[in-house]
Amino acid sequence: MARWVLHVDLDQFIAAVEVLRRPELRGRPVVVGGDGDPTKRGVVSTGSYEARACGVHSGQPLRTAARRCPDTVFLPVDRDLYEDVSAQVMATLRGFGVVVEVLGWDEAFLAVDGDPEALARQIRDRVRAATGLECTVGIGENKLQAKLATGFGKPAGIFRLTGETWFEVLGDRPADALWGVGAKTAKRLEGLGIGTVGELAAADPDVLARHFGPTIGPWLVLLAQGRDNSPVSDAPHVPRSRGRETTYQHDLDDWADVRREVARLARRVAHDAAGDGRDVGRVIVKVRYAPFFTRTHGRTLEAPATGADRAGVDRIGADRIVEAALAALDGFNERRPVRLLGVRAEFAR
DNA sequence: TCTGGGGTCCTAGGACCC
DNA sequence: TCTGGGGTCCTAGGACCC
Repeated sequence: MARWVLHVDLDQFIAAVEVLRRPELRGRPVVVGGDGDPTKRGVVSTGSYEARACGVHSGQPLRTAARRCPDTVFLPVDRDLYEDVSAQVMATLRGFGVVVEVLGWDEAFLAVDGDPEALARQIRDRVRAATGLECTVGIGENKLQAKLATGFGKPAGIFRLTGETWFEVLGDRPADALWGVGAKTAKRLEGLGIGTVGELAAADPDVLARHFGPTIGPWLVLLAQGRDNSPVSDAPHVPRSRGRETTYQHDLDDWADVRREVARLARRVAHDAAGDGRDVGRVIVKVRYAPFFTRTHGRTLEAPATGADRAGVDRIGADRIVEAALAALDGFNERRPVRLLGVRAEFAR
């Protein structure tokens, strides 16, 4: 077992990649999100630090960002480009000959020995040399500590957080500073008189189990204590599901349109699943109605289907996936305007 | 702040079986 | 007959993360 975990996190990754190919944007507020049109429905994927300085943040509606920061350059999301650059970054990290666990486009854990600060500096240098991008490195005795350390090192820094310094750094912070505690859980904890990381660390696991369930309750306490024994793993990620969803610029009022769109999404999902070489066991349809509440209904296939349009004695797999999606759609009774439709395929086995 | 799109994991409740 | 308790599976929803 390696002594240290490093968490490498690219700084403003998506915005930085866009600035790399348009150097004239350096130093300007840049927001990447949706199709790049801030008058449409969509949210900020990433804003440059200049955009953040005027109150723009990830997840914010593009409209709001445009209002907050009128001279912002808005750009559409270009997933293929980010995937390519991400692959370069991860290859650079693997070049250190250590176990690398990828955590999305712009983050990875590394299990390392030796002088972690020295290694962190080398990582920053090599990532910069290979890609022109800046990153921050968090150092910890486990993944949780390393992940939280990164937040204190941003931008382009290095920060070490250990069991020894954990409470000094985090004890008085709100519980949602933890990785895995969001606004909802923080609010519920507040109701139990638990506001800070320190208070959560001192809480009774049995009491939390009663409120949050037998797994999450006790886990929350360990989280607040900075304890985590999950290994850094480079085992290839095996996807559990594959989905497609769309928010419509104008709500769909006509259920015939809804059916047609669900069939279209299901066909895309079937195609994606076939591309992954996976069999589909269950299909789930998601409907978000205009007042922004979401419902899901699913259908389990009688036998797993491939999404491939291959001829056979049986019906073609893609048709069965589409049919399952339409059957799941029949589970929705409310016929009010629809804002978003999604179809997700869960893989068999 | 009129709130994307891609995922993962956990929980609660009902069905069903012995 | 008017009614237990436990285990397991399935489904919908919730919460979180990038």
